[in-house]
Amino acid sequence: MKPSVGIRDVAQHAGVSNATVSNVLNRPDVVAPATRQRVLAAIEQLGFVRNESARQLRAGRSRVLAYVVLDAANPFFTDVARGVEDAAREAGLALFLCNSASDGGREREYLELLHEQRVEGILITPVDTESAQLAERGTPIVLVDREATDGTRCSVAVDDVLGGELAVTHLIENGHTRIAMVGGPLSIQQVRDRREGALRALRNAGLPDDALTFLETKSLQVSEGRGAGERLVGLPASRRPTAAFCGNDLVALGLLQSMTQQGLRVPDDLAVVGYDDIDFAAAAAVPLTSVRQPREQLGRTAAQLLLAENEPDHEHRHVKFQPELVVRASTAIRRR
Amino acid sequence: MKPSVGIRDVAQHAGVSNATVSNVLNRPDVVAPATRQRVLAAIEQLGFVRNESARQLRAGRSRVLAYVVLDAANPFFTDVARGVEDAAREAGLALFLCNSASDGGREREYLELLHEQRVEGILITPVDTESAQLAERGTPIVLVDREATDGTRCSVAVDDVLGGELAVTHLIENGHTRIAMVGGPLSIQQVRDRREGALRALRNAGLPDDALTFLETKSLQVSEGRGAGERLVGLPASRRPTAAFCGNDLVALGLLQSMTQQGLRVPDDLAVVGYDDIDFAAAAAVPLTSVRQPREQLGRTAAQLLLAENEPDHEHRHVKFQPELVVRASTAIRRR
DNA sequence: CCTCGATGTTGAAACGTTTTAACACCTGAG
DNA sequence: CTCAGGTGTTAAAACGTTTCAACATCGAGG
Repeated sequence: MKPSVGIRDVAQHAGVSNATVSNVLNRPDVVAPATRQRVLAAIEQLGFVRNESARQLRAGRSRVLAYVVLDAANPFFTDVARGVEDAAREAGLALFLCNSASDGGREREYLELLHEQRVEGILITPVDTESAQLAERGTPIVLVDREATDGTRCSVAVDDVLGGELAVTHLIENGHTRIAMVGGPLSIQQVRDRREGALRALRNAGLPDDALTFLETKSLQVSEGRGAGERLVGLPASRRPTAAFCGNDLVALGLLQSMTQQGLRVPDDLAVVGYDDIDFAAAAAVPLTSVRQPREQLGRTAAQLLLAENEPDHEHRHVKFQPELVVRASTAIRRR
Repeated sequence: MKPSVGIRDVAQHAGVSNATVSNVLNRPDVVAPATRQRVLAAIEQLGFVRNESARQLRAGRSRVLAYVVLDAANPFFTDVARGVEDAAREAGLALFLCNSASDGGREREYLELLHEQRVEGILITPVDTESAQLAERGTPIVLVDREATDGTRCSVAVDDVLGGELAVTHLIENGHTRIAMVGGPLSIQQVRDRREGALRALRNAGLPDDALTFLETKSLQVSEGRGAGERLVGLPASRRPTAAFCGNDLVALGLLQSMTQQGLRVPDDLAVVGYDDIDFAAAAAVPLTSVRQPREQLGRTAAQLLLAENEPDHEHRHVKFQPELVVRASTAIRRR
C-alpha cells in the first residue's frame, strides 16, 4: 500500500549514489547510458515515484498554476479555464481548478492553501471586489474578469459598462422603454458596471433613469432567473417591463424557462438579453441574444500575464477587452 | 517579492524555539496563552506563510483530494464535482479539479503529477476504460462514472445498459422503428453500454438489431452532435431514422441545433433523447427528454469510498446507481 | 524539605529530494 | 611519462517543517 520507496532505495538497488539517481531524473544526458539504464530499471522495478514535496522544498519551484473559479458550473468560466490551461501547458505547467462557488469562505481557504503550497501563480475571479483576502503573500496573483483597482497586481477584464450599454441600446432600438435588469448581488463589480452601462444607454436615448427596473438576485444562477421571472410576471401588466437585460446567460435561461412555464412568450411578451454568450445560449428554447466576451482569450492572456510576473522589470498591467453583441431570436422586433 | 520567512524567523522574532511555533500552528492548546499571543503577533508581523511542502514532507499527509475530470465543459461533470467537493470538505480536505479534456496524454500527466504530490486520493473519470495509466502507485484511486472491471479499486457508476434500454424502449413505445444512436467513440465503455441497452430494448420489442443505426462521433461534444445532424439529414428520407438516442445531452443539443438549422422539426421529423439530464436540457430549444443520473450523489459516494480507502480492513466496492428517464417535449408522440 | 506530576518549552533528528564542489578515472597531447 | 582537460560519479549540505524525548519550572502533597 505505502511503498515509500525513495531515491536512496533506487540508488542502492542500482549500485549507485542517490546523486546519480537524481541526475537520471533531472539531467539524463549527464549520466552514462549504461548507468542510466540500470537506474531506470531499478526505478521501474521498485515502482519508485518521485516525491514532489521534497523536490519542491529543495528546488523552490512548483510546476503548477491554480485558477480559483467563481462558479465551476457556469460554462463561461470553464471556457476561460480552457484558455488558461492552454497557456499554462505551453509553459510546461499544470493547472489546478478550485471552485469557490461564490463563497468567500471557500475562496479564502483555497487561497490560503495555494499560498502554502507555493504554487507558481494564482488566477482568480474573486467573490468580492475588494477582498482583503487577496493581500500580497509572495505568490503572484492575477485577476480574471475583474479589474484591479489599485496597481498592486495585473488584471484581465472585459469592458462591462460597454457591454451593458450595447445590450440596452439594442433593446431601446427595438422600441422598448420599460426595461428590467435582472442580476446580482450588487456586491459584484460586474453587475454594477453592467447596470451603469444600461443607464448610460438610457441617457444616450433621452430616457429617464427609472425606465430601468433593477431586480436584484442573490446570485447569477439559473434558479435566480426563474425566481425573477415570477416576480416580473407578478407586476401589473401596465407597469411590467417589456424587456429584460440579464446579468448573465444562466439567469437569462432561468428567466426564459419561467416565462414559458407561465404562458408568456419570448420575445413578444418579454424580450430577453443575456450576457457571456455561452454555447448553450444559442441552443436555448428561444435562442438568446447575448453579449459575447472573448472567453478563451481572457484566460490565455491572464495566464500569460501571470507567467510574466517573475520577470525582473515587471510592471502590472490591466488588459481590457471589448464585448460584442450577438443578436438572436430572443430580441426579435415585436409585432405591433 | 519572495519573503521566504520561515518558522525559525518567527521563532527568533518571538523569542521562542521553532518547536513552539510549530506547536502554536498545530496544537495551540498545548502552549501557554501568553506565548501563543506573542507567536501569533510575530507571524502576523512577518507575514509568515507556512510551507506546505515541508509540512507534507515531514508529516506525510496532504489535505487534498483531486478529481480528474473527463470534460470540465460538460455540466454533468461539474455537478458530480460538486458532490465530491461537499464530501471532501466535510472531511476537511480541499479538492483540486484537473481537466483531462478527453486527452489520454493530459490524463497521464495529471496522474503522474498527483502521485508525485502525494495527494490523499484521486477520483477519476478515465479516458480509456482499461488504461494501464491507472496502475497502482500507492495513492488510492476511485473510478467515477465508470465501472472497475478488476477488483483492484473502488468504483461508482450508473447502470448505463439500463439507461440505454429505458431511452430506446421509450422511443419504441412512441412508435419509432428506425432509430439512430449518436455517440462515440466506442472506446468509451459507457457508449458501448448504452448501445447494448439500446439493442436490448429492440430485442425486447421484437425488432431486428438493424433497426438501430449507429452513428459514431469522435467525442461527446456539441459540435459532434451538429456534425451527426448533417449526416443524418443526408440520408434518403426512406431510410432516415425517425428518432435519435444521443450519447449525452451535449450531443443531443448539437443535434437539435442542426435540425432546426436545416429546417427539420423536433420531435415531428426526428425525436431526440439525450443522456445525463443536465440543467440545460430542460432549457433547450425543444426541452429534451433525457436519462437522468444522480450526479451529485455519484460524486459524494465516490469521495466517501475514497476516504474509506485508508481504513484497515478495506475491501473494494462497486456501487451502481439506477438511471431514470425524464420525458419532455423532444419525444412527444408524433402526429400521424 | 523532598518528591511527584503537571505544564511549557526546547534541541535535534528526521522527511526525500536537489545541488555543489570535489573526486576518480581516462584519453590524448606534449 | 606527465599533465590538461573531459567525463562520470559521489559525499554532504541544504530546504522548512514536525515530532520526540528530554528538560526546566512550579505548586501541591507527603
